[in-house]
Amino acid sequence: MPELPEVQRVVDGLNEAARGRTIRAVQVRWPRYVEGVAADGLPALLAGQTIGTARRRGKYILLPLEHHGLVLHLRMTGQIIKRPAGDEPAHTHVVFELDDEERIFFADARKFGRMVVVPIGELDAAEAALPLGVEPIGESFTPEYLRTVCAGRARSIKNILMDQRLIAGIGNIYACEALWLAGIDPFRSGDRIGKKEFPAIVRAVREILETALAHGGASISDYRAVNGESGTMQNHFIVYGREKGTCPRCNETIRRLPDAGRSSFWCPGCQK
DNA sequence: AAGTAGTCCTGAGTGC
DNA sequence: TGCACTCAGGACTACT
Repeated sequence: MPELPEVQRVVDGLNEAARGRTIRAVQVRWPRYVEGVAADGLPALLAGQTIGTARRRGKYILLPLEHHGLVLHLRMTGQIIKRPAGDEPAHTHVVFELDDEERIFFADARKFGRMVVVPIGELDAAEAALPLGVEPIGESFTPEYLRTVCAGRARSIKNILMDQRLIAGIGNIYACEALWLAGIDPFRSGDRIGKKEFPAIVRAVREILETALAHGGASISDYRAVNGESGTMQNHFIVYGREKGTCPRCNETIRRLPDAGRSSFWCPGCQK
């Protein structure tokens, strides 16, 4: 499930593989993947357009073309892969044929992902309208900000970290890992986080995301970079997916419990 | 108004 | 081995 580091790598991969290329033809295999314009009109609409510079906002990918802009979300199992024509990934929903004889495949096994198409003049407005909070690796994500959004909230700190309207880009994996790093119990409610604990949480979130960016993201489930390579961050997880494993900090056994529908992994020994 | 349930999907996991 | 069943999970909508 791609989170901020994985989405960033897809954006970097798109810019390496597709920027400046021209879309020769478009195929739509699963029309509901496309929103904003009629899917059957997409080939005629996008053919001939040159691909601009992709950027990321939260877990969204914004891809400007000449006359239209794409707002993409990979959700859980989405992939954007560049390959030769004959090497098509499973569950491909949209194909861009490029002028270098390769293709960009937009694939998604669970069909949760979407490609929203807007006129290029509306792309910035569409981005601004995304219901997203601050970027967790940006200047705005400060201990003071986190303290403000936690104040008076009975929801768990982990749930708050994962709320895209408050902080954009953190999912289940990095919320679990960041809270382990900070030594904070993921089930503790936001309004019971002490003033001195916010800097540690903010520091941990930044550290875990920056480490993941440096490792090219984590490849679990279906995540791949645009060039098909895997990230290696999954090899550095301490708690996520490590139920019944041993905490390297205190030797307690890692546990898993659902919180608001999502599996929380944490160490009861040293996360208080 | 904040929080919960339902929805979309299908591969993977479980039980028999 | 295989079938039937359950479930995860990001973000959105519809309730309470």
